[in-house]
This record gives sequence, structure tokens and C-alpha cells, in this order.
Amino acid sequence: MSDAIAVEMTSGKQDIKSDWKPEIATAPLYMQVAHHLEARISKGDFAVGSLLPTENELAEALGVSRQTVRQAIGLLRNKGRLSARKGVGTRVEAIEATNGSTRFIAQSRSELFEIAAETEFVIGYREMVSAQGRLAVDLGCRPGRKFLHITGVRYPANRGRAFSWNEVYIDSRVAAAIKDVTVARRAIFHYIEEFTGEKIHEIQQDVRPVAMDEDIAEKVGCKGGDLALMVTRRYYGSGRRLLEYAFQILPADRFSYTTTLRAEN
Amino acid sequence: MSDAIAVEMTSGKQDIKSDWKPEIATAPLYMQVAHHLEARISKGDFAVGSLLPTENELAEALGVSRQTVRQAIGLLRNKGRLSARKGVGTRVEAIEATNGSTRFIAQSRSELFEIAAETEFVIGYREMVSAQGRLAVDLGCRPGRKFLHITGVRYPANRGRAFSWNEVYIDSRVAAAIKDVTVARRAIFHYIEEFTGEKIHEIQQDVRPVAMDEDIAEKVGCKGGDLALMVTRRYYGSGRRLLEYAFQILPADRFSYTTTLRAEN
DNA sequence: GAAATCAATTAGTACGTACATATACGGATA
DNA sequence: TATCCGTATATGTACGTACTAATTGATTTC
Repeated sequence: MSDAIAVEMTSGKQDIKSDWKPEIATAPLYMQVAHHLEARISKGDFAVGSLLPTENELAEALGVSRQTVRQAIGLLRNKGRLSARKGVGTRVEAIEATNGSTRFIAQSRSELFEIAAETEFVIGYREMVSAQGRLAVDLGCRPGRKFLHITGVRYPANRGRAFSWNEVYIDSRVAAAIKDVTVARRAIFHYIEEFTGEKIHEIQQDVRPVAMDEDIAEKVGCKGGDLALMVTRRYYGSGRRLLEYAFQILPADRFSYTTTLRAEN
Repeated sequence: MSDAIAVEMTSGKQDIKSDWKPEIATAPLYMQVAHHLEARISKGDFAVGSLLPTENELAEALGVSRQTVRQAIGLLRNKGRLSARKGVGTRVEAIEATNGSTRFIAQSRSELFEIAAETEFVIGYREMVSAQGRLAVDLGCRPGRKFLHITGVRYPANRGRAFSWNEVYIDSRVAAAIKDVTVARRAIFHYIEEFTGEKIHEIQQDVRPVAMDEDIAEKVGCKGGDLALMVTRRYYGSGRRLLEYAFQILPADRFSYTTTLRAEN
């Protein structure tokens, strides 16, 4: 890998000047590049709707290979921040929320992190339970396995109206990860990863419409019977071990779930 | 590119034997490889839960580079058919539907094709309309623009219980694409692409819970007020031109919407 | 003036190499 | 027996090169 130099190039379209430097030994290089690009988009260096510098220019400016730039761009394309057209260039896309509502259902693991970072999970209840009957089935474990059951409301970071009602079941072996947490400002599985050092490899997510239950409705400020989405998530560590099971109830009128599907080639 | 030869290798795990050959000039090579692998998974050559031959073995057996195999595997990983672990191998995943219900909300353009191919859209109504008021807003166009409005029920290919109620608005300039179609066995946008030669670059998809309307409920065999999901899709051609607008109403009890989020690295 | 043609530009595809890193397995050791 | 430690093996990362194909815009031609 060649040195990363501060490069100044004033092309016709956008200023590529950047003092970015690869870190020593953290994330893979292409992820660092992706974060760097995303940061500069957020900062306004690369305007929404405009074209990014070409892959070759970026590669030269950042001191990495074009392949690495392409991998980074690929990540951001998956997230919808960028779109590319052959013969034209790579366009900076608006991160939707056209109707002003916050995105709340993730489409990638990293997006789950981001959503959680923008919200607060206020834990209102916490108890050790033993999985029996229906719960054991939902958790896909033998009856009798112990889980820490916590419930609470998730608010936007500015503490406006509640977003969702949440219930979480955590494997007793890793439950200590959140023993001191009363307000979670990161994803619960993030605490678990930090505590165990083990990475969550896979999250299975299920979405279905439900009618809001009276008790829950009251807690998030709706009426019973109101429409809602229930999102269920199962978190698996290495070896497909279920570490966390959680579901949340999202009032239908407070969010929208938008995805953009783009052509692969 | 080296020649693709029929290779016979009986490794310990799985038989790689394959008479696959790259076509002359259709899809990119890595997509062909992806289709080939997917076909052999469906056929049972590679059992669900087992490990695929290694990337190097596949590359050699198919006469392509390891990078190309990796690209193909990457596509199938995105679709959830495969999962990979460093130091272990690439695992063939079950294509969910754990509860027997069919997947119905796509996560990629190609998946939309596949879903449409497994179902039939029986068109029951068809009329030219002029976009006014709310419709013009939904379509994001000036009032007065003409669209072909078609409605109908989508059934599984075997004509079991109805899946969904569908309404589609097609830009009058491309409406001729489906003028002879009474039962669509492919995606509507597929007809449009075929007719115009122009590719749909982007599809925006929105999901929200709704209560079923009496009229619609009757047509798909539910009761009014039943829970459902409404999926709205906007189809854009090149230059962000809206070519098709459609929504469908999916009864909550007949399907589930499951996604798997995997770690990026 | 309009249409066809050509050249430059840009992302996409495909190949190659080398090394990094996580995992599993077998053997040596306590 | 249980633990530790290499070794082999698999995917992951990063680099390189070369060519392909879609698009744009300028130029030529009718």
C-alpha cells in the first residue's frame, strides 16, 4: 500500500482535497474508505445529487487501489447513499425520509448500529426468566434455559414521541453485558459484542402487521387497536448460537419503511 | 478466459462434477456462475446445510478465476442462499419460509422477477385515467398526465388462495407494453423493459400496515378490517423518469416478511 | 438544421498475484 | 485427561493489469 498523501486537486466538479490517512490496524481498508466518503458526504464536501470524483481520482487521492475504492463505493451503494452508472459516474443520493419520518427497520447490520445510536432505549423492567412453553419455542431452545427479560420504550435521541415498545431476551451467559445499563444508547447486541468479544454474525429479522395491545398502546402514547408493525429479531453468534431475541412494536403512523432496489449491473 | 472443461472431482464432501459452460455473450460471467450454482443447489447437487466446494475448487472446476467465483458467491450471499465463514467455508442456507409461507417482499430487483415468476397477476380491470389530486401527488407528476390503471388479484402459480390485491398505474407512453396481457406471469415492469428496451434502474418500495378494506377483502377472501401490509412501489427508468406506480395489499396471515442481516466481514 | 459518426470518459468485468486472518485438527506437553 | 501449540485450510483483503461497454459531447456528414 502506497503512502496516503494530502492531495490537492481542483477538478471541474468537486474538490477532492483530503487529509485522510489509513489507520494502523482496525477495520479493513475499504471500510475505512467507505466511512471517510460517507463522512465527507455528510459534511457536504460531496453534494447530494452531484457526481463523486471518479474511481481513479479517488484512488489516487487516497493512496489506495481502484479496487479498494470500488469495494468502498459498493458498500455505500448497498446502503443507498451512492448510485453508479456506467459511462457517467457515481452519484450522491439523498438519504430519503421524504416524508420526514425516521428509518426504523434496518437492512444491514451496520444500519442497526446507526439506528440504535440515534435513539434511546429506556429500560423499564428487568427480570431473569426461565423459557417455558411458547417462549421456549420462540427462542428455539430447550425449556428451562434462563434468559434476562427486559422491556421498555425506545425514544428518538431528542426525547420526542416514543418510537416503539421493545422486549428483549438475552442469554443468561451474556446477560451481565447490560447489568448496569438503564438507558441504552447503543444497540443491545453491541453491548453483548463488547462484553463477550464475540461478534454477532447473523440477525434474522421478521416483520408483520399487528393491532396494538391496550397496555403497550398506553406506554407509547397510542390507542389500543391502532395499527402497528411488529419486528422480531434473532441474534446469532458464532456457531449459530442464539444470544439475543427481541421484538419491537412500531406505531404505524410514526414511521415508514422505505427501501430502494437498484439494478445489479 | 480459459476453456471450461467438464471436470470430475470426487472430493470428500461434495461432488463438483459439472458440464457447465459459459455462454457466448449474455450476462456477465459471474452472474452466469451464480445462476449455475443456484440451479445446482435447487437440484440438490449441493445439499442445504453442507459446505460448498472451496472457491479455488469451484474456480478450477468451472474454468474461471477465483475472483469471479467470489463475485458469484457474493450475489448469492446477498440473497441469503449462501453464508461464508473465514477458515471454514461457504455454507448452503435454507431458503427460509420456515412457516410455509412464501416470501413476498423483495430485497433486490432480481428477486422481484423471481417472485413475479412464481405467481400470476389476473387483471380484472383496465382503464386509461388522468392523474388528478391525490393520485397526481402519489405519482409525483403534473395533474393531467395520462396513465393506464389496471387492478386485479395475484395468485400463486398453482392457483391456491389469493396472495394480494394489486393496483398498477403505467405511464401512457409505455402502456402498450401490456395491451394484450390478461394474465401476467412475469413482473409488469418486465413487460415494460421488453417493450421499450429501456431498463428499470431503480425501484422505490414502501411498506406500511393497513386494515383491509371491505371491497378488497372480499376479492382476496378475507374479512374487512383484517390486518394487512400495503407495499407501494415506484419504478424509475433512466433519468429518474417514473414509468410505473403500483401498490399491493397483502393479507397478514398468509405470508411473512423475513430478512437476514449478516456481518459485512 | 438534423442525423450519423467518432473519440474521450467512466464504471463494469475478468484475470492474476500475494498475503492476512479465522478456524479446525492433530500432536506434543503438563 | 486436559491444555497448549503448530500446521493446514478456508475465506478475506489489497494490490495490479487489461479490456469491455455505456454514455456524453464534439465533429462530420447529409
